[in-house]
This record gives sequence, C-alpha cells and structure tokens, in this order.
Amino acid sequence: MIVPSAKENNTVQPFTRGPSMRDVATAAGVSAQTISRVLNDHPNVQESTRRRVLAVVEELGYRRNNTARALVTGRSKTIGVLTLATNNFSKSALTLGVELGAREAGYTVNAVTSDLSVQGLTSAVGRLVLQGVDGIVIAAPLQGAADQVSKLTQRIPIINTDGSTSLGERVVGVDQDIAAVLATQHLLDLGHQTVWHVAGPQEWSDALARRNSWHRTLHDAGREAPPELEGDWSPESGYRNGLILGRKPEVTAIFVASDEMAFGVLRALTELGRRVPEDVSVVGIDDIDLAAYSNPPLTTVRQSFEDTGRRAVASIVAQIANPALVSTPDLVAPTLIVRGSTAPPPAAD
Amino acid sequence: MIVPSAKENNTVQPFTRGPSMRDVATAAGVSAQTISRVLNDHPNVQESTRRRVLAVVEELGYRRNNTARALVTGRSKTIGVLTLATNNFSKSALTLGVELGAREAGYTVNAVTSDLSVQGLTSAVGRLVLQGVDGIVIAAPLQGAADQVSKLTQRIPIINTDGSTSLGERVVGVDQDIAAVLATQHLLDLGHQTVWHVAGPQEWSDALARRNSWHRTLHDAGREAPPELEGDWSPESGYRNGLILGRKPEVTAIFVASDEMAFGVLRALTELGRRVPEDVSVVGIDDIDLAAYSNPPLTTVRQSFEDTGRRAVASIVAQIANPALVSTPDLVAPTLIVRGSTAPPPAAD
DNA sequence: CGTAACATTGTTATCGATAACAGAATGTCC
DNA sequence: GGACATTCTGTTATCGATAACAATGTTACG
Repeated sequence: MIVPSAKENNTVQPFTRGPSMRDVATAAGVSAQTISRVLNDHPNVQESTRRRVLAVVEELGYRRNNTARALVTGRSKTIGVLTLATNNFSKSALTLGVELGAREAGYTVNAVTSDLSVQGLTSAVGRLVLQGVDGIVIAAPLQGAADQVSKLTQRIPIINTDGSTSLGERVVGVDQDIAAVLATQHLLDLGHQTVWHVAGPQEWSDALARRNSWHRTLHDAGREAPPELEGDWSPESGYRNGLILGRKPEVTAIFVASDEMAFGVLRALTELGRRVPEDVSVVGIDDIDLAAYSNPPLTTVRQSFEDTGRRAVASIVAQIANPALVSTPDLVAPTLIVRGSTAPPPAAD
Repeated sequence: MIVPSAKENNTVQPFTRGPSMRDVATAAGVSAQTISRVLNDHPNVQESTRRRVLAVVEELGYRRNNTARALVTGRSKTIGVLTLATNNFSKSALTLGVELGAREAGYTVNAVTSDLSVQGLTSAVGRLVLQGVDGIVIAAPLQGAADQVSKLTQRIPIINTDGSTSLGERVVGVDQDIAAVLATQHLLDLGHQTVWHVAGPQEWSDALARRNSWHRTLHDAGREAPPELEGDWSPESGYRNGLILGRKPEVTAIFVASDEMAFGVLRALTELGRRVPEDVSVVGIDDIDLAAYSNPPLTTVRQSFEDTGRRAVASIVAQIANPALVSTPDLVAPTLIVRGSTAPPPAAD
C-alpha cells in the first residue's frame, strides 16, 4: 500500500522544526525570557509588551515546545495509565475518565497496556517512567510485580484502581464489599434460598473482594455458600459457567462478578431453556451501557469507572502539587439497579 | 481524603532527578558520548567498554531521559490518537490496536479525546502537537475542523480511520461499502422484500458509506429503499428507532449500522412482542465481543478495529521513517458472521 | 616502513525552553 | 532629595541527551 513518492527527497531532512522562542523574541524585539514570561502568565510584564509578544506569536504561528519545557522543569504534564491489553467496558471507561480528568487539570495521557505477567507489567511501567510521566494510574492487579514497579516509580506518584494495597500506594475506586452485598442481599430478599457466584479472576483484588463479600453475606444470613465458579471477565467465560450452573436444577439465583460475564450467563441459561427471571435470577456488576438492553434487561450494581478515573487523576494531581500529601483510600459506594433479570424464585414444587 | 503528612517537607524540592548520563560516564570512567553510543547500539564500541558501561548502568539504576533525547533528536517516540470522548466498543478496540502496534514499533501512545465541535477537535490535535507526538491517528470525523487540523499538523504524519478523505490524508480502515452489501444482501437472500436501515450519525463518513451502500444494494436488486432512520451509535438510540420500526408490521428486516445500536433494536422488538428472527431479522455491524451472547445471538458484519489500529500505526511509522512515502487508502474487506438474529421472513398471510 | 583506512573514544555545540540572578527605570516615603 | 522598594527586562547557566567533528591508536598493505 505504500509506494515511494515521485519526487524523491534527496536532502536528508528528518524533520522540520517550527519557530522557536528565540525566533519570536527576535521578531518582537525582546529577549526569549520575556516570551517565556508572557506565555507563562508571569506578573510584571508590561501590557504593551505582552500584547506585542502575543501578536508575534500569533503571526508566526509559534507553539511552545513542551519537550524543552519538560526537560528544564522536570514536569511533562503527562499522566500515565496502565491497563490490561483487553477490550472490556470497565477498562475503557476508566481510561476515558482518566483522560477527561487529566485534560481538565491540564495534563495529557500516556496509555500503555500489558498482560498480567510480572515482566509485562514491569516493562509497561518502565515505558511510562521513561516517557517521563508525572504520575501513574494503574488499573491492573500488580501482584508479584509490585516490588519492581515500586522500585521504578520511587519518584513518581502512583495510584491503584484495583483496590489492591499491595504497593502501599493510594487507592481510588468503588467499594466492592458493598457492591457484592447489594447484589447478594437483593437476591436473598427476593426469597432465594442461596446465591451462586461466578467470580472474576481472583488475582484481581476487586474480584476477590466481591467473592469474599458475597460469601460473608450468605454466611451472615445463615445460608450455605455454594462452591463458586470463576471466569476471566469475558462473556465467553460467563457462557461456559452459565452452562454449568444452568444444568443444576437447584440454582435459582446467580451473582455474576461483571456484566459482560452476565451476558454470557444469560445466553447459556436461555439456550438451556431456563427462563430469566422466572426460573433463574441473574445480577451483574458494572452497569455497562448495554446492560439495559439485554433480554431481559440486566439487574446490576452500578459503579462508575469514569468517575473512578477522574478521581484517580485528581488524587495524582494533588500529590504532584504537594508530594508531602498522603491520602487514605477513597472508595465510593455503588448502587443497585433493578431491572428485569431478577425475580422471586419459582414456587417450590 | 487528602491530609498533609506529619513530617512537613520544608526544603522546596519539587522533584528529584535520577542519575544522568554524565553520572554514569564518570562512574565508568568514560565520556557521556560513549554511554550514549552503548545505549543506542552504535557500532565501534569496544566490547570491554560496552560491558563496563552496562554494568555501571545497572548498578546505578540509570534510565535514559527520553525528554532530553526527544529534544535533541526531534523525535518523541510517541504516537497520538484522537477519539471521541465516548465509551463504545469500536473506539476502545481501535485504541487498543494502536497501543499494541505502537508498542511493537517502539512507540508509546498519547491519547486525547474530544467532542465533535471544531473547537474541541482542533484543541485536541493541538494538545497532541504540543506534546510533540511523531504522528497522529484520528478516529473521528473531522468535518469543518479539517482545515485547522491540517494547519496544526503540517510537519506530522497523520492518518484517518473514519474513511474520510477530507484532509487528503492517508486512510486506513475497513471497506464500508462491502460491509453494507454483505448485511443487506444477506437479508435479501433470505427472501426479505426490502431492508430497513438504522444508520449511524451521517457526519461519520463510515456511517454515510454504509447508508449509501445499503441504498445502492437495494436499488441494484430492484427494491424500493424505505426511509432510513438515524441513531447516534448508542444502544439507547437503537432502542428508540427499534420502537419505531417494530410498530410497523411491514418491517421484516433491519440492517443496523452498529452492534451496540442493534442491541437496542433487539430489545425494542422484544418489548413490542415481535420475535427475532421469526418475525423480524436484524443484522448489525462490528461483531463486538457481546454480539455472540445477545438473545438471540446477533448476526453481524465483523470488522476488526484492533487490526485497523495496528495498520494505522504501521502506516504512520512507515511515513515517519520516510516522509517521502505516499500511500493509497488501505481498506480491508469485512466478513459476515451469521448467527441467530436472521431468518427468512414470516410466510406471507 | 610510511601512509591510508579503520576502530575507538573524547570534545564541543546544540536542541528549546526556564530558573536565577542582575540591571535599569520608575515610584514611594520621610 | 536621597535611600529603598517595585516594576520591567535582559543575561547567563542549566536541564540531559545526541550530532558533528576531532583526536587518538591500530591495522593493512604496497
């Protein structure tokens, strides 16, 4: 698809640079420092000079070189965000929130992805550090990589949205204990004897927290907790586990650790001829955009990843401004959204 | 949530810098230039010096400062990607592809989002340019912003994944004509008299191409094209339009311009008591992860946004390496995925 | 053996901005 | 009116790397 252009560029000219601050200074008849002052809104610049400088800036189409600026200030005005290299709703919602929050705070976002390996995570963080980001939002379970990552980021504020405190770093997110209680209790309140659980990958502390909270809620209600199944967040894994659960006649209520897996569960139950919610009730977590449009519409626990991303950035920015700040975990409570996938259990025969 | 730390940091020390190339040079007893040579794999460095340098690098935990490097080389090793500030499948799949492609090519990704306004798009591109990205992938309709954007990016390779050639820039993506033909013809082949269309926002040239191709396909088959409806890519807009179409008894086949809208259509039809696919057939576009798990599973036209993202980066990287390159549009053909949402029309009464 | 070609390393200038300091002009107060 | 603060602007050094050039030492070969 790519062919050499007709007029071959003989002069090796890797790139052209635009006008520099010096060019503007010369054109405006002032020193470069004055240009810098104007552009940085420093006080003590005469109004007439300011106007003249801005006019020349406009005329030359001058744009400040942030690389040079970053070099001398030590600040890149960039925030890094690390996610897994998968495409799911929560990941992209969080990234969006980070981007929006960053923009409002005058930062841009450097996004990297990784797999779950220590090697992958470490190198992903390494890439961010190398790019000189001013702070990092991590939306992935670090696990064994925590040590190496913290070594890399000694001088950089870092925050985790996976609920993990393994790094001792700051945590921003949604209270997963509450989320699981809301889901489980909702099903119990409807009259179900017990609630089955399709958990997320247990290396995610969010998933672990949901599982534990589900278990505790059942226990507190005096119910036996059935063995839990585990998925990998994918709809396909939900489908697989749905087939297993759907074949057990005693299953009447399922709490699925993510909406995307819940879609798979719904599909499996339908294929097995078990009606939702008449025969089996299903609750998800997340409230993805599509949750209201499944058949039946999915009852779920809403957590705003976008908001989490924004709060993560806010926290990072605060710490950049004042490294002496320490913060306590910042968790917000999710809310239950009741739709059509839950109902009382079928009348006992 | 944020409180001042106990031990107040008195010395105003905004940040600490790690060891520099000079530090490594001193420790290794060579010049800084030699360090640079070793780190850049230049030839003509004696094996013993190379080893000594690498040892010192390791020992000091030295990491090269990419900002300084970028300043002098004029290359930031960063690629910018511009998307809309929404969270849909295609956007995040594309971003993921860009990230993966960039990583393989030794680049990182600077992601910005925008709304559809000229002002928003211009400033988003401006932010990327300011950050010194080496190339830009645009996944949004530029429309009126094209002029200003091209002014900003004169010196930077740019590529568009929305099928739009308004900028004269290079285009990478999926052939939307074929996509719409596949969907429409599939429904005609099943015996439907005509095919209704829920289009995407017509400012997206992809959406426009699908609409035109749908129209042409019907025309070529000698069928009357019914008036098309238009959504905004959201499931909710699909739902709204689905309610309209579902109330028309003559509607037996609907081609929806995205899977997410198709979910809304499915939901609306179900609520109206029209069975899919027995009464109405529905085809989407994209093949999102959840498409196989709707009720019924969605027949759709698969296009890999991740692949598009990768190809976009490959093209950008090629042009960075050789600015003299020109390229023709690089479109790949999508494939039809037949699932459970399509069937022959109900027997005429 | 002398010299060209090559291998290896060092020196200096530069990228484009900002910080820190310095100097000139103006204003203020007793 | 003189001492001193204040306002405005310029000069110099610096951030951390690389490019271009220079300077050695080494090898090869007629």
